[in-house]
Amino acid sequence: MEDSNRGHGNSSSLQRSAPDGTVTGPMRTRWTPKAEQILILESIFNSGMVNPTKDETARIRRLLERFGPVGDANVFYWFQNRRSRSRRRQRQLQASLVADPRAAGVAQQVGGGVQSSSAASSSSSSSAANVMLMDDSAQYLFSISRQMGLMENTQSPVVRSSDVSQLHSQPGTVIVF
Amino acid sequence: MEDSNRGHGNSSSLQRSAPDGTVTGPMRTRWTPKAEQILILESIFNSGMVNPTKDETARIRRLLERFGPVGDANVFYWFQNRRSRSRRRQRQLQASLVADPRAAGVAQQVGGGVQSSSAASSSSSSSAANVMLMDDSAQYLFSISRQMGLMENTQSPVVRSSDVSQLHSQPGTVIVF
DNA sequence: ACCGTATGAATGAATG
DNA sequence: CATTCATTCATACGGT
Repeated sequence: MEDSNRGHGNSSSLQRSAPDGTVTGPMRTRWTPKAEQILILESIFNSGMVNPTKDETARIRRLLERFGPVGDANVFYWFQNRRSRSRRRQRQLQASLVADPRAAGVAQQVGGGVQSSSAASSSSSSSAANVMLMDDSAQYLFSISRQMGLMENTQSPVVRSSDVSQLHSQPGTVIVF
Repeated sequence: MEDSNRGHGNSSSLQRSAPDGTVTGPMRTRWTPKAEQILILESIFNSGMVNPTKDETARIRRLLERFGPVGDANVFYWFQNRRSRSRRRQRQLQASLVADPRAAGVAQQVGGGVQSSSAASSSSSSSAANVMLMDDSAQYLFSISRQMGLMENTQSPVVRSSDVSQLHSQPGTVIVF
């Protein structure tokens, strides 16, 4: 049971009266991730898992479901878009740096992660990170939110689950239970 | 020089104090295109190039830069929004016509171009028009502004660059130097 | 001063 | 993965 999969429409009380008054019907809602959900997604992404496999996606979805209806598709799309846009932003940033070398050192937020080159997890699979998807309480949000300084970037060496042997480099590396 | 890329905020003095007082961060100002920039964009759009490729976008940006700071992103967004809204307005118009057949004949301005169906330039590329992006003086603004009777629509047969062989149909066809 | 509209920006959802 | 479309959020601006 459970509709689990598939893109979820935030079905809650949604009604829509078109600006002119004509009833446009229930209309389709698109998933609007809750703040907590975004935090989680963002944290996972920054932790290095930029391209979750199918079942990882499912796990993530289950996690997110605690905070509101969500489908695998939503999670899938989210990562896809995140990757895409992250890459694009990075390109832009690079371009602007080349065009205008001054203004460097301000390694601020602009793009998220997605370490460009490094063979890391690039192509297909993903879980390059030592993430250990939990499936429990909601307290971790604290550690999560801490770990990404107010959304986007900033790596805090939290780590757990002992040492991951080959530390893979950049990404935040995080995680929990 | 100039940082060229990236969405430009019209800088000037901007500060932000959230309504409740908590500082929500500096927040970025949004690009407010100068009249001349709009003229150019509009003219290009009406000329049929409704969906510039990446490098076309860059060229356009460089053009616009003459009149004020602008980034590729701004140009990109501009065309996207323009296309989208043009299409939407057209749809609405159609709908209202269906709903209320009387009131026709007023084939006035409402949307810009983007001829819906026709295979024209639809799908991928774009430069369906015989536009020949220049990269020079600012006088052309005259011909441009003439060519679109007071913004939006109205095609004036200005053309240049001899004949483009296969005239492609609708759009204003314009252009300059 | 407020409010409504136009529109720049962001992002979820596809499609190739 | 790249592009594109649709929808929505945020705000600059004009009218009253």
